[in-house]
Amino acid sequence: MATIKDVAKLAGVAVSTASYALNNSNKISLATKKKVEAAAKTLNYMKNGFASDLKRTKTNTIALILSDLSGPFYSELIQGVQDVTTSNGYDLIACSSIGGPQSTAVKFLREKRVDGAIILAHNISDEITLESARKGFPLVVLDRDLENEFVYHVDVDNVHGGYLATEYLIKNGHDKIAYVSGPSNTYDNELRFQGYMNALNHHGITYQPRWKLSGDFTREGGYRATKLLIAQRDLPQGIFYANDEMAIGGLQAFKNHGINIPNDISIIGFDDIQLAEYVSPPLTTIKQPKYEAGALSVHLIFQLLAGDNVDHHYKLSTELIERKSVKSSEIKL
Amino acid sequence: MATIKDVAKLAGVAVSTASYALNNSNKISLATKKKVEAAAKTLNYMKNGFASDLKRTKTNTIALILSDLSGPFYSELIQGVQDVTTSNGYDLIACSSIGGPQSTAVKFLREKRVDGAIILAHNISDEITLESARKGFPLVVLDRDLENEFVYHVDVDNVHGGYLATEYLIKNGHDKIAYVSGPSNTYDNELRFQGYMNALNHHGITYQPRWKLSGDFTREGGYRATKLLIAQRDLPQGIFYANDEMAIGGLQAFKNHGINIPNDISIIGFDDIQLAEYVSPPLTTIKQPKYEAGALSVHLIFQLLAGDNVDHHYKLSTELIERKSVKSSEIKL
DNA sequence: CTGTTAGCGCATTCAA
DNA sequence: TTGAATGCGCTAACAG
Repeated sequence: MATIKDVAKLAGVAVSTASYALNNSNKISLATKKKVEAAAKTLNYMKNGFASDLKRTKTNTIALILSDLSGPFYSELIQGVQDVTTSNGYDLIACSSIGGPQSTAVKFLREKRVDGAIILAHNISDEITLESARKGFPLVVLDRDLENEFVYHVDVDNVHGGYLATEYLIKNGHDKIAYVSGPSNTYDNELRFQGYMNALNHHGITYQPRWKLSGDFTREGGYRATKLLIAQRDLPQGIFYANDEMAIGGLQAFKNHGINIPNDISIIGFDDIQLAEYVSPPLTTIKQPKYEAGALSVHLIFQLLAGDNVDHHYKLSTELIERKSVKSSEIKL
Repeated sequence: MATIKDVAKLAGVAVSTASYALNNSNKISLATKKKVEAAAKTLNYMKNGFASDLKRTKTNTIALILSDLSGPFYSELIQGVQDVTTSNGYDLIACSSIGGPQSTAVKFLREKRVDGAIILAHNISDEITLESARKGFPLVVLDRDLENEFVYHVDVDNVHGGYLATEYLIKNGHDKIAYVSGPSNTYDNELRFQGYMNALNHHGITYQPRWKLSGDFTREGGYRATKLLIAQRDLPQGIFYANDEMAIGGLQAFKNHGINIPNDISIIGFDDIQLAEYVSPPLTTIKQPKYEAGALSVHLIFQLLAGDNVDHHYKLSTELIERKSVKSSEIKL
């Protein structure tokens, strides 16, 4: 592996000269520059990125940390992040937090191998996040609420979304409404549940603990929770699934039991993932501005990096997407 | 930002001692270790990853280079890559090649910031790939054929898949079959087209250039190509879309024109993306072993890193997934 | 077990 | 313009 020394030697110049030449400095004669470039070419020289980063203490890259790189949900978010990152001339790397404290993600955070990071990964603990946050190293979190000077928040209005979903069910004549929850320790889930409760209270419906089931944000979990509900032989009129994946799992369970959606029971999801539109019946759900959330997050990071002052909290709004999984029977409230 | 020197000073030991202590070396007394750790804690010390990489010339991470991190297609592939990477104790970073030669991906390749890479990105040129390949830096490419000692290939059998798709249409009584292609310069597309041609020839059907249209592997492209086909007022009996995304776009176009799939025309896709099963009608397609391709790729990298000898080419097989988008009318051939 | 020291490859002085 | 010298933060060989 050729180093800049070799190049300099071959070109018959000093190392610094070679360095200047290769970095397009203007204080080098064209002739030497050419010479150096030729030498670099013949030696197949490539600079060692680490060495130069070491000096510059700036990596020009930001990290997007996800709990699972392969999730379909993240597609749009990534798109938003990617668009504004590249348009600012920065590099983006996505890393997974699988493996928790041992993960690539944590390594990048702790060792400050990037200039900033966006975190959407429940398996990165708050401690690690807080430990990594510091001046000049902006962190944007999407799935938690952290009190720290250097941590910024971009959230979607989960409470309102949960409210919207539940109220939509209520407005369409349902008053026996179940909630299929995500992992109980997740922020998003808590908030959506709170929205559900608010809507219930607001409309004078009493909460029935037996109708709170646990899926874990997975299709499989939604399927199981739904099976359980069916087995109870006391079906509610509507179900609010805390995310679309679980709702799709539920759809499957109902289909297996010959229960018709939305005639026999109504369901509503949350997220508006791409699939929602294609399942049968098309899933009524709450749309999250995923692309915007991603774009805004990076945007904040750049502002922070530039030394601007920005708010610590941003909240994006959610929207109801009406499709066909809720039996419509508009009632007066 | 505290360095290891500060830690050593505070702990009253030499730098190397501090380094050993922090790296869990066994040649340090527990007492000193504790002392150093305490010092590190109070100074909020974090090692500079670049500096240590610089020394070790090993990063313990491999890169997965995708042309677009947000594509739904990649989900399973990433999963495969991720699983075996983490189970080998390595880190994985995914980077996008958006931006071509200026992209993060290229930077990682050229500057050898990782120990190995898997490339599936049409916008990374062959030159750059070849330029980066070298001893001790294994590269696995998934979408091209490169003659180089240090480049390894994992391919799916696109030719056979294309053949399978086309023949399935033929076997079901279609002999006027269109091909909606991906970008003409892509390897995958070429191969699938070749499979299509082979099937045509094999069954004595002559190829009609007017039935080769160009989508570009996008849903939108498939939609436009299909519109074009419809506008020609000379519909074939079947269409082989070089990927599922385009087929789904086509489905939409047909729906807009009141043309029924599969009664009026049959279509078949390629990839078997998740959505394929959910569109209406469910899409008959060719399944690629995406997870396996990802897993095998990383596996090869590890073998290479370990100095083992491995073949330069691996080919994974494809499989026909029968669903409902092809009008069934089994005929004798 | 602990301390000293020499680089890793590069960018950046400062003199010449 | 150029060249020699310095240091970035860390690791590891070697010596104590």
